[in-house]
Amino acid sequence: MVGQPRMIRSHRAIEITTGLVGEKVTVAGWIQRRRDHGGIAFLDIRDASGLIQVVADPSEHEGVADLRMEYCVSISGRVQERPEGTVNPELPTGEVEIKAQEISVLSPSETLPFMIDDRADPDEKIRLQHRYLDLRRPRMAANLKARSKATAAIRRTLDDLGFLEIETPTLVNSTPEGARDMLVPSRLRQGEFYALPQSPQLFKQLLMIGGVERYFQIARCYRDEDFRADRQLEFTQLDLEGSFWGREDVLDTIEVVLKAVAKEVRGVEIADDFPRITWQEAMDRFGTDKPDTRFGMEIVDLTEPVGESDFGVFQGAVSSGGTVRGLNAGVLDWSRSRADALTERAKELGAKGLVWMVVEEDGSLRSPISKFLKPDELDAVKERLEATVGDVLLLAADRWKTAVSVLGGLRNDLGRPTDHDELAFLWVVDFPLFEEEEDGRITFSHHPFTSPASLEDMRSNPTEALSKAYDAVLNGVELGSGSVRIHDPDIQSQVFEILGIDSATAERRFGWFLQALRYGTPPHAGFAFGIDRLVMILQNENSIREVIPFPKTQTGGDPMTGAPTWVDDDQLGELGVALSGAALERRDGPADKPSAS
RNA sequence: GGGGACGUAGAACAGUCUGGAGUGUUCGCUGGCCUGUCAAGCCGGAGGUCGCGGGUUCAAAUCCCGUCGUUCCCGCCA
Repeated sequence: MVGQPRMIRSHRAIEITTGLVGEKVTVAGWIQRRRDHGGIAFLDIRDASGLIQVVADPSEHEGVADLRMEYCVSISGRVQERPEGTVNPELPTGEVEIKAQEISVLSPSETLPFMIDDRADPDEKIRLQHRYLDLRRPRMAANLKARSKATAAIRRTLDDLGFLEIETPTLVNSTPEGARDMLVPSRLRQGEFYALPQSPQLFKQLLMIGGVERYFQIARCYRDEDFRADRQLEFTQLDLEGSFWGREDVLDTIEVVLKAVAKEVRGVEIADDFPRITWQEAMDRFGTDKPDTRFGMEIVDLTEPVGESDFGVFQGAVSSGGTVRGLNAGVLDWSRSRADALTERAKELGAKGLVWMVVEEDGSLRSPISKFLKPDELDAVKERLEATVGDVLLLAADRWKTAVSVLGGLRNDLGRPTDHDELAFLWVVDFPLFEEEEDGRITFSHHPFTSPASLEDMRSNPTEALSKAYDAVLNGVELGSGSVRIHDPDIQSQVFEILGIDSATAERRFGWFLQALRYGTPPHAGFAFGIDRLVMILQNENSIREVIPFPKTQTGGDPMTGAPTWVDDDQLGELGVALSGAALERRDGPADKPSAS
């Protein structure tokens, strides 16, 4: 009872059990339901622990008829067993009830905008406008609890392993690469800006140089990019780094952490090591670097059987260095409109078109391009895709990366389970070190502090070189990534150079960091994964907004507080900042419109 | 930056395609009845700027244009 205000509450709802029969207790919470039968009334009282039924005699408690849903109340009474035949097996406290003696309304409630109930499915904007009520719903209460359990498990596990939890700054330097930074203008140094961190990357490396050896942080990170169901402006990562570490040390540690979280939140023991797949294999088989391995429908190389067929598109793709890939989509309800829709989707994913084939009853392949293929070519397609009657086969011919990623996208659309009952963890390893943009520019594929797998490869053939980066994937969602870092300032400089950052620029932007690397930097490696995404999947949700207590909408707004808002010109003046152009027009309306007089 | 979907009572929807009186369903709200319910039940009642603006039409929730909002996706997301 320590810390409990006894006048208001002696027990939590879940604690009212048969052992307390005959005793006087006081519970407090919200009225979930009132069932008033005239001569007898029932109140379901909900607190954070659960529900307990209260029985009241309206003749003894005049106010009972006035009690409404979600009134916050405190009720004293004697615990009694429920009469025979009225036990509610659905309820943990279903064998008992409280016979009300005193009922006090701590705080009444207006009529609710929506029911506090998982059966109700109000529009998300309404939920966010009254998020405090939304959080009372069992689903959201469970999600908050799961998230807390997840972070508790992370802290417990890492503390046991000797990690230090260390906070790094959230007002940092802006760096132009990567995602757009969230910027914060400086008042003391007008015209200069801080950025909110996209990750604590450099600070955790500095902690390694600082001799910490094992660091972690549950860190808020910010990226000013467009929203998705699994992306918000601000999100939370487990950020972790270790000295004298290589890849295996990181993967082992992260596996231990993820298994601990899965056990804590889901109650599942994952005994096996997470499977590993190389980036190349992931792309070839699944068309993505974050494969969902809960279902098959793998992509198959058809370059050899049909690349030299009479179909010009296949020929063209192959002769210019591309490939033909296929996917057995299984039995689909096939129609012209379905074919058109899939083709549209393929185009959206970057394809120029999509070839479809349907296996007819007689085993023949019906397709707009059948006539261009020889019987043995058609047979080879059927065989390689293990096609049986009714199956729809989808073929894409293009540059390798386009072909596989188009089919990978379609594979996800067509085959992906909608729930997360199964947990398919996966390591993706051996990522390319760099990516070549369409314009030939080279950018990093992880971040510029990632160690190359081989210095010789990096120097001789940068676009083919591999890195020591790795990703953790769960059910086709990228949980996070990490790498062995560069701890040699010379190699770091070489990487900058390959990225087209000349030494003067590198010195200006990262000189302080390069300098730090020159004082006996230990080899180190680390990882970061998104806690929002992890909890989302463990809670079988399909949006991280469901596991973030106060998320923003897709346009970056908070329907409850109205954020973001305009600020006074005075405030802007202190910062040396002024609105211009479109921003002014949004605030004040069109400027050059003659006023109607 | 681009594409799709959605917006009707406090909430969730149907009605929109094929224009004809704000029509309807469930929950909530409200008045009454009711002593064992647990999504209580029964009888009655209130509640609407069909997101907003414009257009077409004798007539618009419905068709057209614009706009705002929400959402999913492409781009983007080291």
